[in-house]
Amino acid sequence: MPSGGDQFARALPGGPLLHVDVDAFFAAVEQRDDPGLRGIPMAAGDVVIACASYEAREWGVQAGMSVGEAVAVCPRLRLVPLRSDAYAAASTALFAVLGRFAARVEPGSMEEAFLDTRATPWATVDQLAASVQRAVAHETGLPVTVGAGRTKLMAKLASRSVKPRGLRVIQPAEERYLRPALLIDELWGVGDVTRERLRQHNIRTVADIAVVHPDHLRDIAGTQMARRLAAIATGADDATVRPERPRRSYSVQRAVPRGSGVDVDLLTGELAGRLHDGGFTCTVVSVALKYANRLEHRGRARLLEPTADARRLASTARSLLPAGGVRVEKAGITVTGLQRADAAVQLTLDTGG
DNA sequence: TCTGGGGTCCTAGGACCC
DNA sequence: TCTGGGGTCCTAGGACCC
Repeated sequence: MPSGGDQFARALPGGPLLHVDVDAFFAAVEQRDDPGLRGIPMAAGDVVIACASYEAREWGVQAGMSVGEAVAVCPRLRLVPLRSDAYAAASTALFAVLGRFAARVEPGSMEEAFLDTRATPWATVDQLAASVQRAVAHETGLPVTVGAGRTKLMAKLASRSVKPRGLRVIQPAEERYLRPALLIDELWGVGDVTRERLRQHNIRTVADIAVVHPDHLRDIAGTQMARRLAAIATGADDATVRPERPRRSYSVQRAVPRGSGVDVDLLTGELAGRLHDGGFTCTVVSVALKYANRLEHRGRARLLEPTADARRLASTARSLLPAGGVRVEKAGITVTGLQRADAAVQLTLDTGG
């Protein structure tokens, strides 16, 4: 039975959206699996910090920092190597729990999701959010923050504001005064480039967007972005939870050690493994090189037939590499045009009667 | 000061067709 | 033969996200 403070029951028959986000995901998995890592500043990463525990964040350790930099600001930092398989397993466990609380779950990444709770019996949104939080903690051992709101933006704003281990519901009444006051910087989906373009036209808040002519907004930010911004300004932004979309690509990217060349076999071997594990073949191979002088080289080739064969990928990738010269700092290979591996036989010509 | 790696979607322009 | 209009597909690169 809805309490007096919960307006969703009357305001929105469909119920609110939930945004569920694991706190410091990689670090949380490591701390869960090794009690010795709990309560101390630690981080998962190799050359750079991929994810820092909240204890380490208090010292100023952030994702993306080089390990040297991180140790400089936090000498007691414990560093552990990345364990991709463990994170993938934790992600699977997380989504198994979330699936029980929602008719539809839209993954944002391996550690976060939007939940459509329409068909979920609940008393109040707070109680539902708390149930999700408890279930994830009990069944996966991972700390999550849950935000709820009328749209994805509101749910995400809610969770972002109370991390870690937080729970916040933005009720429709609160949204009405909160929304126009939002700064452009706070908008999910608006990055540096768009923010700067808007700033040059003195647009700094959602309320500022609302008074700009649509044509002008389109000139500033482009068609799709303008549409999205206008929707945010009127409160008509995305409130639809879409189930998982099919994968479009796999990619690998590696720094190339000084004095060595691009290890094409290593990169394509990894891609072939992932294609195989995912049950995919691909039809397009792309190569991207970053040189020490900041220039880039890109190449792309379409395969005659879908493949997941490491040698075929390697020879294609090699044909896209330019002849030597400037030192390569980073090399990446991406495969796209994914098809289900078992669908390949369908390409056989139907010559029958 | 853009550290590193893995993704998605959008856009602009060219090729090609009617 | 030239001009105009419209549509689709593909590619390269940009913007954004975690």
